[in-house]
Amino acid sequence: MENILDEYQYYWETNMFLQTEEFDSWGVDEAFYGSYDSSSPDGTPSSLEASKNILSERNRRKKLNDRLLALRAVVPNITKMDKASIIKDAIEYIQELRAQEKRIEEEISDLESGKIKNRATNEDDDGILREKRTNKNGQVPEPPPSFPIEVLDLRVNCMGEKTMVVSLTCGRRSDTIMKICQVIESLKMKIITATITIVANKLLITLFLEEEIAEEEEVKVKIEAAIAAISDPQKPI
Amino acid sequence: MENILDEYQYYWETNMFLQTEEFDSWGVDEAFYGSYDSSSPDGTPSSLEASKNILSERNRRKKLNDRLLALRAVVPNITKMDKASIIKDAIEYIQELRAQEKRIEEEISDLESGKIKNRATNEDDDGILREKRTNKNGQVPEPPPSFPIEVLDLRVNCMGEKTMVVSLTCGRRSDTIMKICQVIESLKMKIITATITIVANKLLITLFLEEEIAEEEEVKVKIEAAIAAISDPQKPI
DNA sequence: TCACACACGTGAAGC
DNA sequence: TGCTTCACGTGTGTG
Repeated sequence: MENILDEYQYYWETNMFLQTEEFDSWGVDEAFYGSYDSSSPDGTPSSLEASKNILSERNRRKKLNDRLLALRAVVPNITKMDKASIIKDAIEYIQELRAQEKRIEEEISDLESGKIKNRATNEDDDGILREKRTNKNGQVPEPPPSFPIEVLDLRVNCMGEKTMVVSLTCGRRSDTIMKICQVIESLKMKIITATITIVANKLLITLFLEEEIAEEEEVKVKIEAAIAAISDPQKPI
Repeated sequence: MENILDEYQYYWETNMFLQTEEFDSWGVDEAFYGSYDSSSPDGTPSSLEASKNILSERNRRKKLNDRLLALRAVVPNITKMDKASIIKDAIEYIQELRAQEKRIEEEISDLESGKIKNRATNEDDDGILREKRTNKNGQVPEPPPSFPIEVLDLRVNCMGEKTMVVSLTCGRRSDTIMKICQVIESLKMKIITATITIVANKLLITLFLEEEIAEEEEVKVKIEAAIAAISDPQKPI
């Protein structure tokens, strides 16, 4: 019943033109197979079952074709319209994307491990993943419930050569975790692990990081600055 | 003659990885068909033509299935083995890869140019919560506002009476932590601690929770459902 | 003519 | 149990 119909209702339009659109035939014929209404008490439901099966199968094919069409839509350069070619191009595109991503990640890793001093005293930048606060359109869907980060404890300790461990305890608000993540990202440090533990109404954050400067107090000040920058959304820039 | 027999090899090494070689193998039946020879001289060449057509069609299906299999092999998080699901996951993965590439490129551009003041290029924000306007890229009608959670591992174990520990590993995307937090909140369970560890490009989540039902599989299914609900925005609840 | 690509209906297998 | 997915053979249309 409706279950079948609305279950896979994910049609996004995908009109796109595929060149005169022949052989479509997935224009829903829908109920030209007159045998509906069930109520065949004569122990032979074959007609009804068959028609249901046909409909189901038709629906399945349509779904698969739509997905394939959608796949074609996201792959930039499709050579041919074949189903097999679409999948082939998609595979190549994925591999290409992944290789590029890998290359770029290496580059970024080189770049940020190479020169960190650039950011050491630069607190004005608050994080890469920090946009979306732009309310240039009048609609403000979100009355900012942003609480500042309530720092209860912050300690920085050296461990060995260049490794430092940061322990931070703060109160738990609705968006504190997100803010903490932004703080972590904005640190621009080489972070080995970042652990966030949620317990009761507190957050315990533990960072293991590798830092050339290796000055406890300096790192602590930097973290405090980052927290202050993120914590107060009106202030940055 | 032998032309019919020799089966057309086509150079696409379908083996690749064996990766989760379960017993599924949805169609390697390889139905043998002894009836060749055709040679029906009476006015019905249908046998030869039909057999050739059958063979061709069979070959086409096999090629398409192999391609689909290869596609599944290059997509990391395959939720289901369905054909349609494979394509769906591939689409999401491609969009995710592309968005990530974009984000990383912005990051690298920020990083290598010391001045950040020109962040006013906000018409192209990568954005965590992207408004669904931005169809300036006519090629993709619907850039996804968010990416699914890439679950790499999920285990639930009982510890003692009512205490359970949940271990979850997933890929680290831009908004995965927030999604994980949403998942945790949506569980409506009595959570003792929740620990999120960020290491490399992965997230390790450990939950200690108290649950009356105390059924490992049930809790696991519930978590999977919650992840799926959060991860797939177009299918709420 | 032939080769190719497709949609269709059908029976079977799995959960 | 029914519902879903699948491979199969077949007919049709196109280049």
